[in-house]
Amino acid sequence: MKQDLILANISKHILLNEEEQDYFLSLLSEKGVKKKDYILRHGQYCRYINFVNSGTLRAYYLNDKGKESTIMFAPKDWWVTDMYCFIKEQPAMLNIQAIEESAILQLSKTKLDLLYKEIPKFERFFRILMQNAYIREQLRSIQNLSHTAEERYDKFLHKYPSILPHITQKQLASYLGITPEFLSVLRAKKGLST
Amino acid sequence: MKQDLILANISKHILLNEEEQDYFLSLLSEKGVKKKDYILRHGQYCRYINFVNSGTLRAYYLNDKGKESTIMFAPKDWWVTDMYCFIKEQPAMLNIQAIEESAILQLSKTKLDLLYKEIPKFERFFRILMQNAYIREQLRSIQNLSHTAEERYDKFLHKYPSILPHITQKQLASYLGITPEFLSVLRAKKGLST
DNA sequence: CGTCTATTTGAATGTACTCAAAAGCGGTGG
DNA sequence: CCACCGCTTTTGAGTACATTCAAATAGACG
Repeated sequence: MKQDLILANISKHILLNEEEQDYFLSLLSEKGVKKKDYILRHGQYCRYINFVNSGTLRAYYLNDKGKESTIMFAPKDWWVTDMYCFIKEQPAMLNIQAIEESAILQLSKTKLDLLYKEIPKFERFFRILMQNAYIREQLRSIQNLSHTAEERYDKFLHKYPSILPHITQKQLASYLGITPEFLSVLRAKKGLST
Repeated sequence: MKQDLILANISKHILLNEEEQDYFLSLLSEKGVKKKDYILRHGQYCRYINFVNSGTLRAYYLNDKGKESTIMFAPKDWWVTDMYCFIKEQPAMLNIQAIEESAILQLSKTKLDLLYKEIPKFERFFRILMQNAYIREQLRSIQNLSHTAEERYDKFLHKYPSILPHITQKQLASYLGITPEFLSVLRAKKGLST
């Protein structure tokens, strides 16, 4: 079933009876996204938090000089949104784009607020989700502050091997905070030593 | 009263009746921390989440080469812990040190779990806390990835002016991810142009 | 007052960037 | 099915931003 993945995702942290499951599912809307299509663009209002049912998306920031910085890759079974703008109901900072043919389940802010009210257990679920997201980002800050580009590259390969086949080197470089040219040099260096 | 600050902090997001307030307060333990004392050291178990009642603390990571990276400054009215290790019940990655005479209120993991059970509204409170922490860290990642040291310095001055009087330049440099020597150069440069 | 640490300054160095050009690769249309 | 186009990746030369190391000065604290 199309909703199996998201129900399994939720059941990692809270238990829902059948009625609660049905109610939750009734709040979601399904959306297919073609490769290169955007589900959010800088400046738009960010109305949804998105669960990735299949495919992979990428969230990135574009600074005033036109430089892209990848904030996160969102493969199958991940949640993705521009959290700041979703919560504060501000125009989006980020762009979120499918980097492969994908399918997502969308939950609007309005319906999420309703969900919190009707099934308070979801406060717990999203508390844990936010907590994990916070921890991830903090670990990333530590990486960025205390390691060189080469070390960050090595750690990425080790930590997220399954994402590699889905992304280009340019995208990876923008996640690591280096230029594609320099990533290419790093890769060449690795190749020689093995 | 000593608990006014934390109750006000909580009431920003959830409402508690008097009984709930008392129960919550009964779970906390108070602790005075002298300047330079640690409330957590790398490798110890991190049993508490800490609310800063007065003073300022600093959480930092020490890498294998002995380089310090400041993860966060925690002034009055902030919450601070090594979230990863607190949640996963692992030895701590971070060191947390008072950079001035401080006082904190500590809530242990065990008692927090009890609190969630007894007053589920706290799931909401910590959901919002985690959400804000996540957003802050994500904004920081964006800063680090897409701006130069000089720009990061400027933004810090603008965003956290009230913390400046409490910290040394060495500590600020380690937050920005640059050496103290280079921060000194940046400051000299600013001084000339104004 | 003396000691210890923080900050400043400068020279030499290194890491990563910019710009440019060539090579590789993937998708699309004829 | 192949040829072409556009984008990604590689390579290299020159450059810029930030570091390391060292030494002098300034500040904080007992």
